[in-house]
Amino acid sequence: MKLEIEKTYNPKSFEDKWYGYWLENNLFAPKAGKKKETFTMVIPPPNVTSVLHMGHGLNNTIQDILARYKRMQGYETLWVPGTDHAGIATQNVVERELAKEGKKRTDFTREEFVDRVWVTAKRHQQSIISQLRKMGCSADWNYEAFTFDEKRSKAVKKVFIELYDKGLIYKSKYIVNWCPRCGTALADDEVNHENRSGKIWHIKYPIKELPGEFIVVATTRPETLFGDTAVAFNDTDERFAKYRGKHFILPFMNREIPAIFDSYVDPAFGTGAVKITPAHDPNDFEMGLRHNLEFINIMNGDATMNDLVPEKFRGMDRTECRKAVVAALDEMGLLVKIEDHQHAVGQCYRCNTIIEPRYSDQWFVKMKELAEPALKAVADGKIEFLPSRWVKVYNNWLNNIRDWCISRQLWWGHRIPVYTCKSCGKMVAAEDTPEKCSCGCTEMKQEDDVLDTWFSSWLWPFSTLGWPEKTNDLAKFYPTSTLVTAPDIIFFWVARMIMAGLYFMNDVPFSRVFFTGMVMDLQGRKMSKSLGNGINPFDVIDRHGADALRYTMVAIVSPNQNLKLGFPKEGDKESTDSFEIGAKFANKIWNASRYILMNLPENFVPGKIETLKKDTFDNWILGQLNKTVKNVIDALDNARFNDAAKEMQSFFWGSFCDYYVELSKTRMLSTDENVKNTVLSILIYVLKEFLKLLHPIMPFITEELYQNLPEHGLSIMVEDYPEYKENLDDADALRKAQKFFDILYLARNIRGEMNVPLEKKLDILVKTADNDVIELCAAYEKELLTLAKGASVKVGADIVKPQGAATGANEYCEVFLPLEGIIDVKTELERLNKELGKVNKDFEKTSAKLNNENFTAKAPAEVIEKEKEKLAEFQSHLEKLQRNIELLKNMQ
RNA sequence: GGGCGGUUAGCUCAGUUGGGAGAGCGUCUGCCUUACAAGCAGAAUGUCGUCAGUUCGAUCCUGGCACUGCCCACCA
Repeated sequence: MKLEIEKTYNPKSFEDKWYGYWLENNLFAPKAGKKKETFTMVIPPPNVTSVLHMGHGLNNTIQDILARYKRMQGYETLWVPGTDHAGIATQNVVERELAKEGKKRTDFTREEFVDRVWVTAKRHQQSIISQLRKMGCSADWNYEAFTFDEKRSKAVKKVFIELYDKGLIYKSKYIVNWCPRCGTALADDEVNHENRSGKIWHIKYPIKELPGEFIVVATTRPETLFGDTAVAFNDTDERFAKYRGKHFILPFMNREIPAIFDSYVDPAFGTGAVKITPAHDPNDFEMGLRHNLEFINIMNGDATMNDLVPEKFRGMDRTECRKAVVAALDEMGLLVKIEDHQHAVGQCYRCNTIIEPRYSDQWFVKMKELAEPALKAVADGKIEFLPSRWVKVYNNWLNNIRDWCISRQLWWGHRIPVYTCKSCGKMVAAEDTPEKCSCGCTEMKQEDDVLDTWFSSWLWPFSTLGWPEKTNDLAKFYPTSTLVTAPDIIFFWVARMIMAGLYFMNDVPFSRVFFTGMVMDLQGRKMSKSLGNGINPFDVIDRHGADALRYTMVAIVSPNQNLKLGFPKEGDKESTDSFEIGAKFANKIWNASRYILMNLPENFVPGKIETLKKDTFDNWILGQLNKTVKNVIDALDNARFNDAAKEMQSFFWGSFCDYYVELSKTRMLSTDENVKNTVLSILIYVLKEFLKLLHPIMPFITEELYQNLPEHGLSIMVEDYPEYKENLDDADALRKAQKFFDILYLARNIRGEMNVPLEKKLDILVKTADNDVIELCAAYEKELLTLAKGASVKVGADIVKPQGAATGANEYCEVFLPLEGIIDVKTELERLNKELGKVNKDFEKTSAKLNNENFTAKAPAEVIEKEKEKLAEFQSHLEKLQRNIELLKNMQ
């Protein structure tokens, strides 16, 4: 055969080529296969805020592995790709871009700004898509979707209108998490709480009814006092009972505010007296509702002080104002003391700005009704979580669910489809602007706010398949099969998709969720821009290829563990390159394949495996391959990707290359054409089966090599995935091959430990009564000589150890290598004694166990039997070592 | 404050019905044995966090403790 493959593994020379080939042949499109079932996944749509990071690398690799695996197994497979418009995040990116040009959002009209965001979004969308392709993702691009494209917008409107009309969406004044930098409300779970050290200020408020007396309140936020409308005490706190019905004079404002009594107040905390600011604190808000207090908003949207505060504080930022208020209080003699204090501060998950609770008009979805079926679906096993421990997290959230704030004061996103009549104020939800209101008025104004980005993502599993149209795709591919995602969006996305699926489709959106670990740096820190510890997957592809990237991540990943990765920056030679694992494996596969292809005669036609006259090693390698197939399938079916990767590597490298290929070198020199033909046929067969097995993990190199094999088809992608066949297991061959490798090991061990140079060929004497060994040494003399660098082989029960020979022994044989002149009796004795010590330890442990009456009386018979066998093996091994030690001692 | 993980070789981690401690990387020794030096052969290395319990027997099961990471949570 003409050798078409390059001498060195160079992924750049073929990866893009094969991706193009797959596209040209439309191999990613769903096709009916032999299984008659579908396998569907929807991609967790990456945000169009930037390029992909390592987390996407992992997540999409796993999805692609599943897609390719299921496709080869004959499932009609669809993987839907797409991207997310990511409301706040994308708007922020564009605002930062504008800031560099010295501009801000409000310099533009809403339409102009949105157009500008579209440009950025498209640009990122394009690069995300090309990156997914670079990684080898076999998603069907005909299905590509965007959470803000026309079809998805239609779905969003339809869902909003339905929920609105059923009363599940409502508008209300509420205290929400407000990001002053982004200028919008956030949902509860978009706020990160972080412990910070702060202060508690103790402040005196004069008591109106008791001139000259004060109440001391403790607060972490003195700047909010302008909005205070009460001072609260615990209703059982006798210290303050005397203030019932009394009033306090709010400093600066000279406003009279009442004393209220509420069980919420902890008498042991602070001074036991709490200033209540219902418009600037969620707890105070609740108390405000309970006690009918006034809600006074003292800040603007950007957290500067508004006109409701005294003039000297107006326009100040809240932190600046805090200092000014404290200083003024101090001057007025109202500041009692300042204490240090640790407390959790809410921050915007997008820009880390400290959240300002804000009393405002917002839209909400009632969640209780949606949550119950979602809890049930998981409890009933209609959806399986892997690892299952995430079920608890999911349940806990749904059991304590609060209404979902879905309005955002942004420009980029789905605008809320609610229209208000200018004359009668009636509101309607509609797909398009209604021509006129029921009152006859023709002026209808749409809401300014847009929807939370997750309000479009939660529909993803069915909106991508064409809903609300009744499409064939929907009928065929919904519900989808597996969702692969990171656990940090279990609430944002996973739980909500389950709720939406059950509500709008009457069925779960997927039957299995696989939660991957998070990608960390080698020190176990999250990869982040600010730490600069991120790894760009495309730098890895550039250096090692996509296959190496994919293999490495999968080999390292573990269902219960985050994965730690390191990759040196340009010019850095010290740091660990985790991806060498994959690069080395790819290189090994490349070279082994090259060796096999190099040895193929022109137009070689491999014989059929079933009809070949196979020897022990042929049957052994076929058995090992078969076992590997079984284990890999089992691992992939249970999302144990690391096991699958390791299984394949240990087979290919440890069994196939280290033994079968090495043995083949001798056998291929055989003068018997049948032997040579058989070896080549089996090499080709095993390689091809292995490439198919590996293809889901390393799609490019497997295709490249496959295309160079004799009798290859259109693509390895459309080959059948290997299947386990019980009749290929061959216990006899396994036992014999293992014995041959044992002898080989004993001989190599001596040479290695004695540092015998390669060119020095030694006689190999094998003393044994074992028939397998005797037979093997005769049949594979040449192989043994080649692999153990021997000059001759003698085998039998009556072999006598020559003077000055080194010894190796196991439970059924002794190997002697004559090393006259090289061997030193003392070192040889030390070596054997060390070995003896090890075996003796095992022997004594086992023997003690068998001498323990409790053990023999209570342990199962088969365990006792196994221990007895072990004991016999140890004993036999021991005796051989002892005998040889005696012989050596006599020489001294 | 609640919940969930982790603790095994220098490093990163496997170890699923409790019965002779593993891999990869790194280290040491010897080899450019013509597929592969991104390689080959050989070697060294572990009170399996700690204390107790269950058991004939615990890295594995139960409980306590220590350290560590993450998630949730309105204590001013």
